[in-house]
Amino acid sequence: MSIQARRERERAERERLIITAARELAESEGWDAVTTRRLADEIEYSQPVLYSHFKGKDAIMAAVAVEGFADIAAGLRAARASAAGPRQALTAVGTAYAAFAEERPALYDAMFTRAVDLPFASPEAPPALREAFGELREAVRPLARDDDLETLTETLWSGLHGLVTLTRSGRLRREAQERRLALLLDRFSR
Amino acid sequence: MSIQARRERERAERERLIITAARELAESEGWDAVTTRRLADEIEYSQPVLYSHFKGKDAIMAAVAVEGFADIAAGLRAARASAAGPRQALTAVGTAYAAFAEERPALYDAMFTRAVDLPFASPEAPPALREAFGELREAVRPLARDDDLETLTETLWSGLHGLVTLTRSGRLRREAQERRLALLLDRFSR
DNA sequence: CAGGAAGTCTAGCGGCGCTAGAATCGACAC
DNA sequence: GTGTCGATTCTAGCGCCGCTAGACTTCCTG
Repeated sequence: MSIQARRERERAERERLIITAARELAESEGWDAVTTRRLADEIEYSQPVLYSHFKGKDAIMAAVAVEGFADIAAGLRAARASAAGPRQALTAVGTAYAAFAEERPALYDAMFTRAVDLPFASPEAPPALREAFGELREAVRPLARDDDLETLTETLWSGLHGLVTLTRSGRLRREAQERRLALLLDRFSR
Repeated sequence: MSIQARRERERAERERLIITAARELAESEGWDAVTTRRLADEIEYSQPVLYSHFKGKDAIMAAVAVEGFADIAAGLRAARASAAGPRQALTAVGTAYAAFAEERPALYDAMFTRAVDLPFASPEAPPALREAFGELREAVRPLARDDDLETLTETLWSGLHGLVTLTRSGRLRREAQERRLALLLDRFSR
């Protein structure tokens, strides 16, 4: 049984190696540079090995995205925890969200604009994703008044997502991003 | 001089043919189906002809996007014109925006999530795009109060864009889209 | 130490965006 | 009418992509 255990352990390590290599390559050169050949080279195995771990390139991106959900959840939790009051919490969480998107654009893309074969608005969604959304929801809760909390949170999320994607693709004036963020959060704080 | 005129006319017609074929193919089968080979087949010319009109596939998508700007601008203008008061105008314009994205997803993608080699937030942006944004701005103007109009409009746009993209990629509960839209517009109407 | 399953690799398929150079077309001079 | 020559269009192919069949190697097991 021990031999099989070692094999499974090594296999799991290699799977992490693949995910890490994909994430690093995407973050340093963009997702277009993440090809199966390049990735195989990076992990020092041949291409077909990738397919023994993942169904295809999309599944690798999805795995990277799941890692990202944990990262952003941690960031949002820290931001909310360090805030003094409800309005400060919303500001902190919104700012942290925008900062995450700004600092880790490739990861953000995998999570929110590319990989689509992941369940989202459902109980089967990755726990880390549910937790990240939960942080947003808890930040919104004290300011929700009589609006439906879930819907209001989704709407705020949309606003944040729109801000970061349109800005990063050069469709909005970058220099006004802070003011837009402040404006958006203000509209959800009353 | 007349022969050359005819040639230029025919050339312009063929260029329109390419753009139309690309748009129709994208709308019916998605942008992944729009390959240069398929497009060449569709217009009954060989592949290199495409490159005598456009620098590459991205430029074709950009041309399709520019057509889309005119479409959405017309839609937003009609919506705003038919509204009774300022708040109704904002609702009408926001609803028209979401409807456009819903009904013409491929076109919307080309305009707002894919082709990036177009100038946006600048005087060199395509006139139709500036007009579309202008419609949003005029709908926002009466409700702007002391906020900077341009920035507020960009923020509303972000909200709309986030709503439609997250919903269409399955990241938000589709059945709550109307309520989210109402909520967003409400937050910009006070 | 032989047999065989598990694991990995080599090689290749069909398709992509794009382009060099051959072939064809068509307006003009004679 | 016909030959010339520039403009136009096509054929063919490059290097890359995601993905996979089947050969080969490795290593546990009896």
